[in-house]
Formats: sequence, C-alpha cells, structure tokens
Amino acid sequence: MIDLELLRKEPDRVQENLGRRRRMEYLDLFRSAREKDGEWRALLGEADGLRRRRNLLSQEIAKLRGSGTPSAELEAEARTLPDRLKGLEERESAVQAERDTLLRRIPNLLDDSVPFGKDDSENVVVATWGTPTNAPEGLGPHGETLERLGMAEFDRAHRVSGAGFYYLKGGIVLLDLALQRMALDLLVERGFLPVEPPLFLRRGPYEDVTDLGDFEQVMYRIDQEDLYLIATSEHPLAALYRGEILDEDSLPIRLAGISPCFRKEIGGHGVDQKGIFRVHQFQKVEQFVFCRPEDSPRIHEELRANAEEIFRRLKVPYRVVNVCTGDLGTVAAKKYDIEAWFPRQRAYREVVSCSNCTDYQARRLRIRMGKAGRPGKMVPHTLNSTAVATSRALVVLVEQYQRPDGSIEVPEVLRPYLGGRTTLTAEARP
RNA sequence: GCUGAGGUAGCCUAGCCCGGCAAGGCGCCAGCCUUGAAAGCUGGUGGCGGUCUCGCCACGGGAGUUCAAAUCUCCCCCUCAGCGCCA
Repeated sequence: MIDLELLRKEPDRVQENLGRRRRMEYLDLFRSAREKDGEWRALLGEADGLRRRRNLLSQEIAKLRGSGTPSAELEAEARTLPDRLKGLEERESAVQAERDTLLRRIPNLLDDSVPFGKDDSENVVVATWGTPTNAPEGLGPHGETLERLGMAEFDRAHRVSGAGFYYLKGGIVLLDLALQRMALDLLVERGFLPVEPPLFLRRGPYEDVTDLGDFEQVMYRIDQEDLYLIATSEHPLAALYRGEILDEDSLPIRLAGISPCFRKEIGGHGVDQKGIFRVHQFQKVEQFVFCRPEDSPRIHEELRANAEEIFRRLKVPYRVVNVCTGDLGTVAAKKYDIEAWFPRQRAYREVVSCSNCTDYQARRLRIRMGKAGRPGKMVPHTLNSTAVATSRALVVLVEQYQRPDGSIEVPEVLRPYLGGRTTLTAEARP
C-alpha cells in the first residue's frame, strides 16, 4: 500500500510516478482516493465534534449526580446525540473503507531507474554472463529425456493429480536436493538465516502480502478452511512480523526460505509441455530481507549478486534484465529477472525474480521499525529474490549437462552433495 | 475433535463481581547527575484528525443496553493448557 501521507503532501510527485505506468486506471484511482480522503476527513471532524459534546455532557452529569443536583436537562440533550452520531459514523467508516480499497489498488511507486516499456519485450538487459551454446544434435525435450532415464513419471502423475504435476525419481531427486542445499549453504555463508515457513496462510495475512488478483489466478485454497497454499516462501516470510515493530538495530534481517511452492497459474503454456518447466508445484530457496529504507537499493544489488553467483557456480550462461514499467507488478518498485540460457530452446528464460518492494508490502502488513518507546516509527523496506527454483534449474541442467550417451553430468559444484558422483545414468529399477 | 483458561500500549500485569477521564512494572528514548558508565532522579514512550499547550479513537472483532461500557448482555475470531489422534 502506498503511503497516504505522501498522497496528501506530494500529490504531484505521486501522480507523475503513476503516470509512468501509462495506465489511466491508476491515475483515476489516485484522484478518487484523494477525493475520498478529503471527504473522510470532513466527516471525521464532524463526528469528533459530536463525540466531544457527548463526553462533556456525560462528565457533567456524573459531576452533578455526585453532588445530588438534578441533571435532567443535560440528560435530555445527551439522549439526542446517539441518533445524530449513528448516521455520521456509518458514513465516516463507509467512506474510509472506500478510500482504503482505492488506496490498496494503487501500485507501488516506481524507482527512477525502471525503464519505460509496454511489456516484457522491452525489458532492458543490464548484464550477461557466459556464452550461450546450442544443444547437441538430437537432444529432445527435457521431459522425454527424464522419462527415458527413468527419472520422471508424467502420465501417471497426470492421472492421479492432473496436468502440471509429476513424479521425480532417482538421480534427479538427489540433484534437486543438491541444488537446494548448495543455494542454502551459499546464503548461510552470506549471513542469511534458513527458515522453513508454514506452507499455508490464512486469508487475512495473505491479502497483505500480495495483490487480490492472485487469489483467483494462482492460489490454491483448502476446501472448507481459511487456508491457502503458499505460492512462494516469500509470502510467509513477509508475514512473519505482521503487525510488529522491528528493532532498528536488528536490521537488516536476512532470511533464506526453503519450501515447495504451489501455483494454479491458469494461463498459456509454452514449449515442452510435458516436463517440469511450468508446473503447479516446485521447490524453491528464496531470499527475503527486511531493512532500513536507505539500505534497500544496496541490498537489492546484493540479492541479485547472490542469485547470479548460484548460476555462475553451475556454469549456466544467463543474462539479467531490468524489468520495464509495463511488465512490473503492483508491489515491486524495481525488479530484476535473471534469465538462464536454455540450450535446446535456444532462448533465455526466466529463472530468478529479484524485487525491491520498498515500503509497500511492509505497510500493508503493518510492520514498522524503530525503537520501542521512541517516537517517529518508520516503515522498513522488504526485498525478495529467488535463489534457486529447482524445477527451472533442473531443466537447464538436463539440457546443458547432457552427454552424447544420454547420461547427465553432475555439475562440479553439486558433486559434494551427491557423494562425489559425477554422472547420472538411467535408473535400472522401475 | 472435546473440555477448560485467556486476549488490556514493544513486553508483563491491575482494573471486570459493584458502569463514571486506562493504573502500575519492565524495556526503550531524552534530560539531570558522573571523568565515563551503572545506579538514582525527572520527563517521554498506541492510532487518527486538526484552526498542533487541542480533540477524537483505542482494552481481540462486531452488535446491543445506557447520558456514559475494558466493566453489563449477545454473536464471532484468535491464542494457550489438558485430553484424544498422530509423523
């Protein structure tokens, strides 16, 4: 949620920034929210006046009664107040609710360095690493490769759970765990605290960490329960300190979430439908940080560097894009995507999303920072970034590390996690 | 799932029976004192609004009774404990 103070005090700045998203809808929201706010303040003043009168009268009555003096006249006036107040209070809270609903739909302010553009085709490449290579002759889709190696069951998974689900078996499972552990170890080395979060959140907290559209588009809900399966550990990590005041001396707080992620993602599918590139469930190690406002740009670069380091250690070529205005969601002020090179697809595809949400997410969660007892609480900034999502990363590895004989080489950096194994060969057992 | 207890400021507690301006402690911040620190003393320490030495709101949430509700009545939510079940 955007800062209401800012809306009041620097409307021109807010309007200019929202304008960069080139969507009239946002400017309309901005204008309506300002209007409603003015209306609300007028109503509040009026209601406060009546409440003040009520308090005065009731004190006076108490005093008179205490001294045995009749107070019928005052009581008569006091009796007229509740009726007058009722209508006013109803309007006041209704207008406030309308204002807040509008406010919640206004996106975060964009960082100055976000490039202008209409969609993902206009994201700006800011870095590349490694040299893209093409897939060896005859390399099939990764799903078929995994099936051939006896490391995945897609048809059976689809029968029991539906499209978008999978069984992984054998070496690829060990590779999956190795990836997660390697990423986690790197983050722990760099000061992150590993966290296994709840995999379900209640609706209330969930509404504070993401935008409403996600509830229809991506989240799974538990039938008959007020519980939603998390779409990423970012969400429970962000909600961890909901409603609390963080001691500013404890910042920055660096968390490394590890969890499965569940997503409906109703929408189009790309190439390689059979497989694990786009699925309803995957494992992810996530970076999440609470920090002082002035530190967030620096930490945003830090998170990006951590994610890049993981792909460098895997020797996977990639590029980093600065996501443009038209492709940026409502919560982030700035976002980098890391796109790994997929040899068979001969394309860079998103494997990491690294966002600075500034104070937008923390304000919705009512998280503040400061010293308990000292006035002048501030809203901390939050940032999140994939470290590694193993579904996507495994696809890259299967494509890039496949040998002519069909086996898969274990990237050097992962071998210690596989007891020194250098190669994954076809599983002999069913 | 059953039974019981509970939800008051960053934390801990009193007030609830019997309605009348939310009390105290801890922590934290500032000042005084001190060579420095601790201790001690003084003040501050929820949210909103405004014509800023003012007002309103706030005791889990909502509704009701009343001139007046933390307090009385009703509904709901959440947490904890014990029991049951359980990797």
